[in-house]
Amino acid sequence: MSNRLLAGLPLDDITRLVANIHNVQVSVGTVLYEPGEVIKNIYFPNDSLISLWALVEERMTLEVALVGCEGVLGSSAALGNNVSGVRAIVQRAGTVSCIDSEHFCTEFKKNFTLQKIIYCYNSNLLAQVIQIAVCSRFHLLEARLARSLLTTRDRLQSEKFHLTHEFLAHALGVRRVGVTKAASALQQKQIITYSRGNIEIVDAYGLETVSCRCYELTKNIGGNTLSNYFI
Amino acid sequence: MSNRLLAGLPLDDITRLVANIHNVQVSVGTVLYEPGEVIKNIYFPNDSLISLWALVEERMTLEVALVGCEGVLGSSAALGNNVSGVRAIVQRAGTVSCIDSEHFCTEFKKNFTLQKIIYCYNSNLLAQVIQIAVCSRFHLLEARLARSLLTTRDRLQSEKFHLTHEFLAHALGVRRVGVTKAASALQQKQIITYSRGNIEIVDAYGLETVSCRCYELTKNIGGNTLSNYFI
DNA sequence: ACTGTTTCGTGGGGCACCGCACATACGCCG
DNA sequence: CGGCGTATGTGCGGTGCCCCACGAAACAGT
Repeated sequence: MSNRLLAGLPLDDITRLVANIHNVQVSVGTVLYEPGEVIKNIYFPNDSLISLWALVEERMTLEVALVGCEGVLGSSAALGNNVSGVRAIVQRAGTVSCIDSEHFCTEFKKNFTLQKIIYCYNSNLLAQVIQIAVCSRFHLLEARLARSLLTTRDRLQSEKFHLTHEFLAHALGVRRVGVTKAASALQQKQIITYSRGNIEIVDAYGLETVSCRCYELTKNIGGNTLSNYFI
Repeated sequence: MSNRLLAGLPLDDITRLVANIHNVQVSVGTVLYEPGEVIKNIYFPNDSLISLWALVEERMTLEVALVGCEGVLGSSAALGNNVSGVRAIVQRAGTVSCIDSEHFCTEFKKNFTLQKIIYCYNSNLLAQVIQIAVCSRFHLLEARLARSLLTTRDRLQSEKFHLTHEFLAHALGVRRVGVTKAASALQQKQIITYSRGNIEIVDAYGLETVSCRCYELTKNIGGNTLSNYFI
């Protein structure tokens, strides 16, 4: 169990929680929540990566946040609302620590540290969504793609990962051909290489250059420091 | 004092808070927070309306949320982060109930009801931002303008209000001429009339028709029910 | 080896919005 | 009443992404 939110709890809290937590293996494309669905389980990603997609007109999608070991899914169930508003889909296979919402709520109500951690993360999440909102509104696809790849790299701590153009298109809210075009341009510039979903970042510095500033502004979200996007 | 979050508190909490609250008159265009600025005061809008703008590349702006009597500004100061990430600018003149952040934090730490209320509202806020993110990404300007006008109407409970094309352009993240064109189209269809910033909604039903579905999905945010956009 | 599936590439036409520049209209105030 | 500032309208070329459609290439299973 390597989720950092859980790791931030005092030892006796963890041991009490662990009794109700079980690790689950999830694979790419697995859907953990669907919009409108009742949240039965709370998930703390470990080495996996979960993408949150807002769905529009049953056709278009847009990634509004990316949740890794720094975060949690479904915590709002403890705040009184237990219906998801987004699709939570696995971007990177791995394990998630899973606890059913009732046990989580019980613990949440009496555990001040847990509350604090969850609320801090929610502020973090808000920052992510705001940045993605402006990014998808103003920035060009190539820059946004670069940003997306850099973010994924940071979360996974690896220059190589699996992501198809199709998946990226859904995350970025564009057509698949758009991603192909942008990715092709990046490959031309010898910044990345890819083949059948296997992406490798060759020139990370070059990627930062073509990326929009949104990357810099949010790159600490996956890290230990919190963002400065609070309201 | 007609802020609904404050009104939701038990009477003795209110009386204790009121000692440190003072009402402030704010006028259109007044900036309450600027990005990067330390939050010294927490604001509870009464009859005023505050627009939150994300700023991009010191040139472009996008409204990420609209806060009225159902909400609060600066509550994250109580969560450990006291730096604003957005510009909070007055869209509709009126009064805000203002409390300095230290007093607010002190009360917040020991007041469970207040915590609950604030956290619920923050989830609400997240829902707003997500909806605005997808809306500004996918929907046409005319539909987004219609949505914006409807939202403003709902918050103000009035078919007439003051909003210049320039202000709307900043909120919608487009050029002023774009707003002029879209507004002109709506006027042509006899849905609205406007002159020098004085907008009147003539045909509310028609406005809903040309608006995107985002309006329906979030119209309850300003009302008493909470949105279903929770994560 | 054949076939189906997944993944990636290319081309043509269209349009919403962009940036820039300038023109018009209304209302306040001296 | 005339000047001036704010608010609104118009025109033009550019472009990033749209939709639609088809082609190519790599891999998996029988």
